[in-house]
Amino acid sequence: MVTMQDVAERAGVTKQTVSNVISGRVAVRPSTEARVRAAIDELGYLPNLVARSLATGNTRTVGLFVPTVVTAFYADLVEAVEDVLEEHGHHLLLCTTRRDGERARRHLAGLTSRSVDALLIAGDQDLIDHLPLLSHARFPVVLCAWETDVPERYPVVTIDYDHSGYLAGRHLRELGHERVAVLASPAHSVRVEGFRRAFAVDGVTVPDRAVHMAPEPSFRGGIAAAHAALAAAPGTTALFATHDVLAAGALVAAREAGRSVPRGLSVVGLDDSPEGLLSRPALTSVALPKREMARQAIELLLRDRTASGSPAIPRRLLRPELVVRDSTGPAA
Amino acid sequence: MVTMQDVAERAGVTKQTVSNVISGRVAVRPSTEARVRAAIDELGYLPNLVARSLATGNTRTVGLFVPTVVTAFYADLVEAVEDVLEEHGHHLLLCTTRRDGERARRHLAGLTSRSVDALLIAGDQDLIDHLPLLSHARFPVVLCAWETDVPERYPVVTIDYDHSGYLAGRHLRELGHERVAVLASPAHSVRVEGFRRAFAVDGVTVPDRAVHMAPEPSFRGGIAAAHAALAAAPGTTALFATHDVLAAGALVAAREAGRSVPRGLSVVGLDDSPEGLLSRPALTSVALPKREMARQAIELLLRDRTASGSPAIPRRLLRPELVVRDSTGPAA
DNA sequence: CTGAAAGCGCTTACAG
DNA sequence: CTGAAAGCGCTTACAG
Repeated sequence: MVTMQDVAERAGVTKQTVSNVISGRVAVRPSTEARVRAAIDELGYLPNLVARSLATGNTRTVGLFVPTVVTAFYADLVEAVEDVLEEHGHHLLLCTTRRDGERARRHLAGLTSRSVDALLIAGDQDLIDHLPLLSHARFPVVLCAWETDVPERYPVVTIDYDHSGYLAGRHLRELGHERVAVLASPAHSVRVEGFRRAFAVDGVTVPDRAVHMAPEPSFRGGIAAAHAALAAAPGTTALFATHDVLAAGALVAAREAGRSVPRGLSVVGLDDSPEGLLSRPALTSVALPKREMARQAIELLLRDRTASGSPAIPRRLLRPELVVRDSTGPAA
Repeated sequence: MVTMQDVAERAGVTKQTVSNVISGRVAVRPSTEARVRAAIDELGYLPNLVARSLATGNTRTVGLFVPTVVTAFYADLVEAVEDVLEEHGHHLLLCTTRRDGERARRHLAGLTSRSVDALLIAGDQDLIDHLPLLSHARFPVVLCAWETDVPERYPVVTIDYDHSGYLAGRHLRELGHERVAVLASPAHSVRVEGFRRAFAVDGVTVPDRAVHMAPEPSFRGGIAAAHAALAAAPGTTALFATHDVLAAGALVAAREAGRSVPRGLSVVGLDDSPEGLLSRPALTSVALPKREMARQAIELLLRDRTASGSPAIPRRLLRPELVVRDSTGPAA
């Protein structure tokens, strides 16, 4: 493998000069530069990034933890992060925790030795107990997409999940719905709170018995929960699901139960996912600004760290947005 | 930041001894080891992975190129790769090319300087022109999930895509279908060939006019292509879509056209994706062995490279499998 | 504009 | 079982 030294000898200069032409930080006489570049091409020289990292102290790589990549939300987030990283000339080291605390711990420990310049951790309950591992980390850490129990010690860029539920609720209220049910998965309690708040504003209470749980946000879970909701309260005119896949299941359940959507039943989801677009009718949903979240989080991470005299730990909350499509309509 | 030297001083030994206790490669007297470990804990010492990489010549990181991560196929592949990597104690550097040749080129160039130990490239036409950039790479490269124009120069672990189409065709043949149409996207010509072969075996020809193209494998494209197919040949009893999302669209089109599935029309997809499971009726499909592909590809990559006296460039073809669900039935 | 020197933090033979 | 030395391939001041 050819090194900078080899190039230098070939070009009849020292390796410092080669380094100068590569980095462009120091002016080099044009004729010298030409000789060096020729030598680089002839030899097929490629700088060794590891050596450079040891000398400069940065790897131009940032780590990203996500629970999974199979889900549209996190897949989008990963690509958004990668885009912003590319603008900054950084690479992406990816770790999916797969809802496995032990696995998360191992990966966290494995990265904590400056093989990355910074670390972005997308909301994951599995990781929360292991965050103290980062106490000796030599790089900045920011948290994003954190929905509950947001740790106070780290900067956070996340979404106003409470408001996302509120938007769904307000939409249904504006359509005149009073008898509603909620399909929720356990991790989404904040969304349910927001939803309830939209009704509480008008003095309407969404009782606990109107909230039907699905163990996780799955299509099948949505079908089952919707059937349960409709059976428990046949007079229900609208359903709010804390995630689109749950809502997609609810649409199937509605059909099975002989309820037409939106005529006989309105359904609103959350996350504005491909599953919602794919449903018939297309799902009204609440979009979560993941790309904006990625941008802000990475910029926080890559911001001049020397100017670390910042007094407060940054906490940013991004606003979701209602997307009205075909699954919601006025209450009968 | 505390270094190995700091630990050594604290423990009253030299840094070589610290290195020995950390690596465990050389036996260390128990009492010495205890002192060293205590010093490590007290100081919160974390080895610098970059320095280690420079000294050892390996980064314990492998790069993976995929077109995107938003699609279930590649998302699964990424997680499968990560799983195998973890078994080997390696990290994952991820690059999505996003069907953008220029972007792919930049990333490829950026990695070619030994910031990874090995590189796995999942089929991507955007990358194919830039593969020569790898000629000076200091690490092994293998290709996977490559569907057409498989480069000869590199080891390949891929799926028998032709056979996947064949399995779909044979299934339909066995159900007695003769008048069939194909919904295909341009990248999937191999799958169409295989499908045709299953019919050709019985002397039945699937004519070009029965093949309806969708610009890409999208839900909307599937709806449009299916409508076109049904309009062009109302007597069609079965549809083969080269991807499940196309087939999911076809299911919607069938409903819109008043054709019941599978009674009045059979539909078979390919890829055994979540979209297919989510469809009503659940889609008959052909599963592609992505996890097995990931395993074999990574093991090829990480295999003892010193034993590189292997004569032939490895080429492995994995077998897909038919998954019969509810969208196919006997021809009327 | 170019060269000599020191150093980044480890690991790897090699002596003792 | 432990220590002294050299080296991995760069970059960064610092002289000239």
